[in-house]
Amino acid sequence: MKRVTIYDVANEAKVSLATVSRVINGLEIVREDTRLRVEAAIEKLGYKPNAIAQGLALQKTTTIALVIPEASFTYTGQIINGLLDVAKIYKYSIMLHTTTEGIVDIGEIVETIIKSRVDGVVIYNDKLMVDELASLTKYNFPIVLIGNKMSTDNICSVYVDLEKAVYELVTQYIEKGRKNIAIIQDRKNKFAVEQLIKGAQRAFERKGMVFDKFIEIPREYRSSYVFLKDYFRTNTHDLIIAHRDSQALAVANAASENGIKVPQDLEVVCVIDTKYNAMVRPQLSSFAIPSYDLGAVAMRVMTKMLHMEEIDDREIELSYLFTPRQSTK
Amino acid sequence: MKRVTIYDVANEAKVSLATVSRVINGLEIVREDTRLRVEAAIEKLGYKPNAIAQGLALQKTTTIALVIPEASFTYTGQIINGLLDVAKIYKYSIMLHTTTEGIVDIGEIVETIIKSRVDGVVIYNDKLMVDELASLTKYNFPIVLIGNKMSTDNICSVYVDLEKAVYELVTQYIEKGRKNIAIIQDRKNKFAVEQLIKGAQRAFERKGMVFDKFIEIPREYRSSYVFLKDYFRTNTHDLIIAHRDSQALAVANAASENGIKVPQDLEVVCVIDTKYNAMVRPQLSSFAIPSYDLGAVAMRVMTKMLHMEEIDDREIELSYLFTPRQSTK
DNA sequence: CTGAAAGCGCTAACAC
DNA sequence: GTGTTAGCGCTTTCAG
Repeated sequence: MKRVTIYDVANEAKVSLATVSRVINGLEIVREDTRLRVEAAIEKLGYKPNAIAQGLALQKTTTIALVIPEASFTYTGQIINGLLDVAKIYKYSIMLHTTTEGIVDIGEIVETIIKSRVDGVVIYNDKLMVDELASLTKYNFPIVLIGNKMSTDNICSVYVDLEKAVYELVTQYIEKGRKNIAIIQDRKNKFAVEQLIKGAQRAFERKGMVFDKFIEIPREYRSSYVFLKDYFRTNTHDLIIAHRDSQALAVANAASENGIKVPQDLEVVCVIDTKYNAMVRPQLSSFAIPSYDLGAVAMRVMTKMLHMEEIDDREIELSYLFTPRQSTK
Repeated sequence: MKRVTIYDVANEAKVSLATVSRVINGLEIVREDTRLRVEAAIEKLGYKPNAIAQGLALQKTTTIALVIPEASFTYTGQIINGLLDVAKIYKYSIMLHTTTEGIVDIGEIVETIIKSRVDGVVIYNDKLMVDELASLTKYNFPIVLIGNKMSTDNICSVYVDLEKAVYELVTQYIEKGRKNIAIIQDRKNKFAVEQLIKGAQRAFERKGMVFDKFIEIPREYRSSYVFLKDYFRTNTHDLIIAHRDSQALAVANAASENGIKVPQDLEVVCVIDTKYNAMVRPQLSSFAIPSYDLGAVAMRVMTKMLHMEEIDDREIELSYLFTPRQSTK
């Protein structure tokens, strides 16, 4: 099919292109019969407004960029779903960018985003990308951060206070006398795990103790599970906290294969869980982070920034709900 | 920061905008010293070419649309990763669209895609969207289909022959005398499951039998697991084939909680598996569909269509590798 | 209520 | 080599 432009429609309907523009934008100042004529022409020619040209003329693209770590979509998936659902409501399109481990190319992503002239960018990334944020800010992009708490003139954020979550949990366990608590390090979510650790440290400190049990999976192990199976031959704990359900599961599996009973001897808790948690044995107790809502709220805030609506809270905290399952007593 | 255009750069560098255009596009016909001057100006002003304007002028966006079912990203995730990795190599950006259950809005997605003037569209959807494909074709979009086998002038596809996979598996089991075989229906992947069924039917037919064991999870059950737990009180099979690992897992869990031992009494196989399969007990035997490759190859084919390269195979079959694990003998 | 014309930022002939 | 100019398809004053 030949490209059909607003001119063709104007010709067909015997009006000027200005009028066509008016009807496709639903401006009320068009007489009924000419509107009908234009609509007929549009229909007949199969005309679809060129969003690129509109973008140029209007200086906006009704598109936002979403940046996420490539890794596993298992837990970013819900975030994306939430974001897309809200984006759909407000008619925004999404350009998807993923950051790879090799930190090098993140500059390229920012470059691409700037050139693409999207209306805003939503970033869900473990570490705060300070330099990149600065670039984006320099070019006036409204930004919404997921998972990191911070805000400026054109940056808002949506997050869950993981530190508090762990603080409360650990405090409980300490008070029950179950003080042998460890946290699994996660190279892929360094920042998030740091928050977990801070929470634990604060809880221990308040009781006049020091928290220092980090289980780090050495790089040379091809999976946490393999390492942990060794680990539990000579170690055990009262409680282990992991970031992702997959890691917590590796803990539970490795422990029980070493005769350590979960949850009797060892309790396990994770922060983020996926639908697999429902099918897995033992089902893992978790904080049930509201991933979908993180995405949905982030996009909602973005639309507010874009439409210059009043934003009363630029740092939105979403709450978790500790959900005990089979991996805790 | 004020918007800086190619004019500003031209001014700053004391050249015409044509020259600036030449240097940002790396055309060799620019003298060294003027190129340097232009580059300095670009650097000084922080100029970034406006991709929208380029898109208008060049009639191409270096962007492709990706359509996937919203559902769980657990298994589409790998496809996306594969696609993005290749897209990155060829400098294409991705606009992400998800189809929701409510079939109504898929027309809207197509509409949006047409307006967005992307260079091509990759579709991974269970059912073949015939009408939508027709629309897209009418507007001359090159299309690559993932999971569905078909091709036309501007449609290519990348898929795995699930029917053959099941045919071969079922044939083996029949020959071992284990003929009580069932397939789990999956409302979310109707088309894929249809192929599985066809494979089983063909296998049974060849042996002069009829395949007719479909386990359908009634809509009123909130999860397969809940239904299956009932189901296995009064039923059992030699082999059950499920599409996703999550369903296969529900089968294994429900069965063993009814005293049916997996794999001794009941064997379970799934088609698609995710990383969770490595952590789950029993680990599920599967066909190990190469999801990442499906995405990567799809995008590669797309670039070929876009660059008018010769395409020797417009329907690319990727192979699976049956991988026995703990859920089969 | 409708049309004419300028402009959004860039590319690509075509001159010089 | 480099500049001039005419689009790419649409929106938006400003006249009429």
